This record gives sequence, structure tokens and C-alpha cells, in this order.
Amino acid sequence: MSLKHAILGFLSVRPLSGYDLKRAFDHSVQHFWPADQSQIYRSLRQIHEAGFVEQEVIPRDGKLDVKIYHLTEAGQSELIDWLRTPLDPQDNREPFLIQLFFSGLLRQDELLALLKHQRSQIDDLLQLYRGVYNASTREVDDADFQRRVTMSLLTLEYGVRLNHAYRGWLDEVIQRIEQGDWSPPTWQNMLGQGDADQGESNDR
Amino acid sequence: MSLKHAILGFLSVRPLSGYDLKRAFDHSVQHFWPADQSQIYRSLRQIHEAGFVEQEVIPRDGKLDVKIYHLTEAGQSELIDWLRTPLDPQDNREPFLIQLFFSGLLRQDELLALLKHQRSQIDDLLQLYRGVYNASTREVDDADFQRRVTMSLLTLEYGVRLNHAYRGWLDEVIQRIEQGDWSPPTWQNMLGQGDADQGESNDR
DNA sequence: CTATTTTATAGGACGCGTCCTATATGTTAT
DNA sequence: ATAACATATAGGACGCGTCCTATAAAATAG
Repeated sequence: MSLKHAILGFLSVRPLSGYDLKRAFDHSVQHFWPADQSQIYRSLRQIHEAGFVEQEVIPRDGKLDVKIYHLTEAGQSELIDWLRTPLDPQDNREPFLIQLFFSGLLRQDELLALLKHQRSQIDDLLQLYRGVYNASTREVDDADFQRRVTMSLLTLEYGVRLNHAYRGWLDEVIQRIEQGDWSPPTWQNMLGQGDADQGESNDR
Repeated sequence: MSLKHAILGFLSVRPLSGYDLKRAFDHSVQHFWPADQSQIYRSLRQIHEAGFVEQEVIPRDGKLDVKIYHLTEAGQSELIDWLRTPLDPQDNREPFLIQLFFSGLLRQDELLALLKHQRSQIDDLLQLYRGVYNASTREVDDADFQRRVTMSLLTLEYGVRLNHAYRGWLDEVIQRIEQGDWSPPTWQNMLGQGDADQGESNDR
């Protein structure tokens, strides 16, 4: 259900067409929420039917009309309601884990090739993130815009942190398998290398 | 496409019914690949039509037949082929990031409440994982079984590592927002607190 | 000058996943 | 004794997402 709300989020800044929205997605949240063009238009239609946006139709001779979507009050409050709603965390299906889980059917060198390929993929992603970071830290204007840039960087940081952790895990798995170490990891091992923090300070 | 291959994976160990498969999923890979009962049966039908499994039909008076699925040679090689195929990493859509991204419409205390709720959810998950870990380290029999337990623990370790990183990131975001610090994080910040490793050793 | 890209919207087909419901019997809880 | 759960399979409806295709004109690249 997040795509519709992300659209409302963008429209809360200023009115946009479906095409504008596609670009907005591609330029800001694409890293953690890629949006399909078709899906945007379909969602827009549903959002419109629900009364969360109004269409400003701009005719173009011969071609299909351009439709600029304006957030209504109902849309604004729907968005804010959703923003306030705690979501339960997603189960992040990672197909690679299925491969690893059933990799008993592979030879050790095949498994290692798979793991190393995965690691290089993560490295590529991490480098891509770094590029995004470098690009985004160049222009900072007013305070409101600054806040938005920071938000953007926080979500980017999420991506970097998680992929960095992924990379670290892959490294250790590769090391263990290369050394033929099939002993089960300890819980301390699981939390990360030198980390002695037990995380027993749940303040809630 | 991973569900079908996961099913083939389970069937490569021993023939199972749809019902058995559902239990197998729930007891071993549920943490990173929850499987819907209906979806399992549907996939089983498709896998059967593709010739990757054979049905052993066991009639039950009045009730629907029990069908035990046996992996065929075609199925075995399909599985091994897939296991050898490098997959590109998934984009892990995390709805919470959308909320954070558009949280400019919330008051600071509302944002903090959201963040802390998320953190407690992660803590719950982490504790659940710890329970799974404790349960799985109790029984270790033969060497082949040991290998499977270790595989299981490696995937669990993946979950622990990533959620641990998630938690750490949340903690820092909470801290920054509580201190009203809206300055953009540095790249060093992004890679994790005291971590000076630049990860420039891409051997591929 | 031609080919591609950009601007702009939208439908079709299909895959995967979730939730709900139906059917039917035996076995445990309360 | 009755309610709930386990065993076992399967269809319907629906949502979200992806990929492909159509249409059409202007702008830009080679």
C-alpha cells in the first residue's frame, strides 16, 4: 500500500502529473522504492477515485491530455494518518538465501563462486550509493530544502548500512567455507565481529 | 521464481506432500521465505506440469487424495542449474523508509514515536531469532545433518546481522532527531560508527 | 537527414503473494 | 461433550508489481 502513499507524499509538496511523478520517484526514492510507470498511472486513477486528489486536465491537440494532480484535504489527512501509523516490518525475501540454504547439492567451488558473485554485486551497489551520496551533497540551499536532503540521505544511509552488513556477512561465510569450517556460528558471531553489545537495553 | 526452486530443494532431500512442504517451510526457512499454503499447492501443480516432479497418489476414502511429490531427474537438474545461477540482488522495499522520507508533515514527537516503535519491532524480531538460534543448537547428529543445521544458522545469521544493522541505524537516527541535528551524515557515518574500513579491496 | 530520446498517458497479460473459503475426519484440549 | 486443532487439498478474489505495447509529437543526437 506504500506506493499510493508515496505518491500522496510527493503531491503534498506540489501538484504533479503522472510523468512528473515517475521522475520524482526515479530521482529520489528509487533506491529503496522503485516505481513502475504503469503502476503509477494505475495508482493515480485509484487515488483519484478515492477522492484524495483532483485532476487538472490540460488538453493537448491530438495527444492525450496532460493531467496535473492536486492533493485534496482528504488526501492530505489520509497521508498524515498513514505517516502516523506504525507498520510492522517487512519480511525481506532474499532469493540468494534459498540458494545458500540448498547449496548442499553444489560443489564447494561452485558455492564459493556464487558467494563471491553476490559480494561483487553488493560492492557495485555500495559504489552506486556512494555516487548518489556525492551527487546529493553538492547542492544545499534553504533550511527546508536542507531537511529534505537530510531525509534523503538518511534513507540512503539505511541502504548503505544494510548492504555493508550484508557484505560483512558474505565475507565471513566465504572465509568459513574456504577454511572448511562447518561448525555452527555462535550467537556472539551472529551479532557481528568485535561487537560485545548484547542489546539488552530495550526501553519501550 | 524462488518458491518453486525452494520446493524442489526440499523435495531433493525426500519426497513430500504439499502439506509436508508447508511444514518444512514453516520450520526451516520461514524467517526469510514465508510460504503461503495456497501458493505451495499452486506451485506444485505448475512444477508437476513442467515435469519436475511426479505424483504418487494415495487415495483416502471420501477425502481428497494425498499426493506425494517425487523429484524427477529433470527436476533435479533444474534445481542444480538454478542453484548455480547468480541472481541480482533484490530491491528490498521497506515501507518505513517512505514514512521517514515524507515525515516532514509530522511533528517531531510523532516522528520519534514512529522511530521508537520501529526499533522495538526490530528488537522483538531479534529476540525471536535468538529463540530460533537457541532451539536449533540443541540437536546435532550426524555430519550431513550438521551441515544442514549450519546452513540454517548461516541464513539466520544473515537475518540477525541485517536487523542488527537496522537497529543501529534507527538508534542513530533517533539520537540525531532528538538533538535536532539535521546536518547531512558523512560517508564515514554511513558505513557505521567506529568503522574505518573503506572496503576498497574489491577482488573480482 | 534520420534515428533516438523526451514528453505524456494508458491498456493487456501475466506472475507472485495473501486472505478467505470449502471439504472432511480424527485427535486432543477444556 | 463440545470446541479447537491437526491432517490434507484446492479454488476464488484481489492486490501489487513487471514487462510489453500503442499513440504521438517535439527535440536532440549522430
